[in-house]
Amino acid sequence: MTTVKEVCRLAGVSTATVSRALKNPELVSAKTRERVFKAVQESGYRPNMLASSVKTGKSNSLVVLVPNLSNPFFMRIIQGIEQAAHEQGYSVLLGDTQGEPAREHEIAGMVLSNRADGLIHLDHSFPFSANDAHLAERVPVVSVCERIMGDKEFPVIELDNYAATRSLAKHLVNYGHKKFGIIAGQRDSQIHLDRLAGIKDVFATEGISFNEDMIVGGAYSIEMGQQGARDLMAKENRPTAIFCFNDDIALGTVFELKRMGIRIPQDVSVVGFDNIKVSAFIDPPLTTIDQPAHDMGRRAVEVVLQIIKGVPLKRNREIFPYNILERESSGPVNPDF
Amino acid sequence: MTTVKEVCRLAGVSTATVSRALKNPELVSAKTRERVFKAVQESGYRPNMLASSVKTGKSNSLVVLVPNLSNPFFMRIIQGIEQAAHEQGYSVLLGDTQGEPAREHEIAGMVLSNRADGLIHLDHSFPFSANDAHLAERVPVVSVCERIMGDKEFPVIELDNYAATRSLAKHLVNYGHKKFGIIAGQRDSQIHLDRLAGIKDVFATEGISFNEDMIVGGAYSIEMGQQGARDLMAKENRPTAIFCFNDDIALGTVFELKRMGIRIPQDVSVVGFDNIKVSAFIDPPLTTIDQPAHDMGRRAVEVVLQIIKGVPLKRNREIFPYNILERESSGPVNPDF
DNA sequence: GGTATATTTGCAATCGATTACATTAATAAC
DNA sequence: GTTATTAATGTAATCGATTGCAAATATACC
Repeated sequence: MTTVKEVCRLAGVSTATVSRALKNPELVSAKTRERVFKAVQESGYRPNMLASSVKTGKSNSLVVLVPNLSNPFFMRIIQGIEQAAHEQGYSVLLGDTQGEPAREHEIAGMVLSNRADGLIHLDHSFPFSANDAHLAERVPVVSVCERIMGDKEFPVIELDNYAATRSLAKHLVNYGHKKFGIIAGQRDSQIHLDRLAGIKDVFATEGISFNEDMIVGGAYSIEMGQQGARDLMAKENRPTAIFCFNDDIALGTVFELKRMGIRIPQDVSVVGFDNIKVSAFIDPPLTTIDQPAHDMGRRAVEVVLQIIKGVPLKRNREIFPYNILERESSGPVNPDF
Repeated sequence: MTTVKEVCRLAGVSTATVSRALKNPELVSAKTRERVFKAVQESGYRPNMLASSVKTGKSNSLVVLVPNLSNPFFMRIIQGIEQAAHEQGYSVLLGDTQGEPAREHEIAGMVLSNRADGLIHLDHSFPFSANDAHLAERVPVVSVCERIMGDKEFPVIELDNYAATRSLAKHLVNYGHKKFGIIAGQRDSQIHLDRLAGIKDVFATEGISFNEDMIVGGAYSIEMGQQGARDLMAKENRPTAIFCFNDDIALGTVFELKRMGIRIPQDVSVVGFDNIKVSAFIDPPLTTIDQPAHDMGRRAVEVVLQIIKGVPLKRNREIFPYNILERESSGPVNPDF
């Protein structure tokens, strides 16, 4: 590995000059600058980022904590994160927790061990171990699309989940639906509560009774969508419209309903949440809420970098606008169903 | 930030002892070891990974270079990579190139600048800039599911693409199909050629003439699938069976054909490649080739770690077995179509 | 008990950068 | 031409660890 010394030798200057020529070229005369560049070129020198990080105390990396990489929605966020991070000269460390707290603590620990300068959290769990909890204060953290549970309020980039489900609910109510089912993802998160609140709110003003019994599910997966569809259709008072709390669930629901011979939307309307890519290409295309995932990922980078740099945040919560996409999986109620 | 000095102070020992107590506990007496642990506990000390990396020359990170994060197939590989890496104490840096060579060079450069110890490449392009090409020799690289073009032969973990398309072709020929279309992804890659070879081979033995004209497409995307379907159906001699070179393309093809009123598989059979999750849940479920993406990702980590550690590889190419999934998007030829 | 050997510990060099401070060279001012 | 400023460079300390070597301590052996 060629080090700065080799460049020094070739250019006939000190390490200080080499370092300056590369990081603060304006501090070095044009003549020697050129000499250094040539020496760098010849020797194929690459500064050791780690060494420089030790000295400067900045790793120029961010770590992204994902509950489950196989959810395509997260990929859109991560893509935005990766892009923005790169533009700012940061690299992205990836950590898939698979829902395991131990794994989560390790990943969050990357910031504590100087491997990363900040953490972007795509889940709602408190990412530090009990031991490290007091250290969390010093760690730049921002969560995206989820709100971190716990005493400390971390900055968050989120969707207006409440308003989004309100508009979905209104959309379905306008079509005449009165009997609803909900297939939820993880039920202990804030976004679950927010989404539920939006639905309940519309029901209240429309005089539709809400019943805990109409909620099934408990994980954001296609299989849960299938299971949920079966569970809802087995009820004596089966719904004519189903809220799926993400598009993966909706995919499973649509698939399973069709398999049961139930037509969408003629018999049952199905709506999703997130707008993953395939949602537009299934049969029927899914009515869903479009989250600006890419932009939210980008914004998360800006915010966490702001925290890292010590710039005070204007606000701790940033609410991004949703967009309801009325596609063909929802339609007028079928009174004969 | 608490450093080792603070622990020294609390435990009343030297930095050497602290370092040893943490990395090589057996070199330290039980008594002082406990004292050090207690001091670590009290102070909330976390060793600075970067500092240790500078000294040891190992960053304990791998960088993954992905052409496009939004392709769900890559996520399965990455998930395998992430898991295996974590088990080995490595962390994963993510780089999305978006097909830009400049970006690719930067990402590959992470290994040259000691940010990562090795590179896992999910694309077929040569990842180094012309300038760095000679440095590539020193960089542990392995490619997964693609073979890197260029003079140097990098180790590769790949599917038996040739045999896989052979079996797809046989599957369709057995159903009586004689008129085929192919919607390709990137055409300049080795896997494209391998897959094509498999198809051509079956055609040759079955007496089916092959025609470059039956190949359309040029990118692995849903939209390309739609476009390809339209292109193929506009031909005077339109096919009754379509090979899509990945599942994203197949999704678009299925969607578009159905929109054109063409029934699958009654009128046209469609087969994909990769077996992404949703392939099983679209209508009709997709006949496709299952790649053990997760395992291939895992294996890639093992191989690149072997290179890093200087253990000679038994073989430079590892071919993983495919699995043909005959689902409902393929069926007997319709002579009246 | 005395010597040989093994176990623990500490000192100080080192990894490859960055940077405060000092020094030298160049330019400006009069 | 001399002095005051500014620009360019170098020396050496530093970041926070790891580790070779030596010193100190403990254990084994006769």
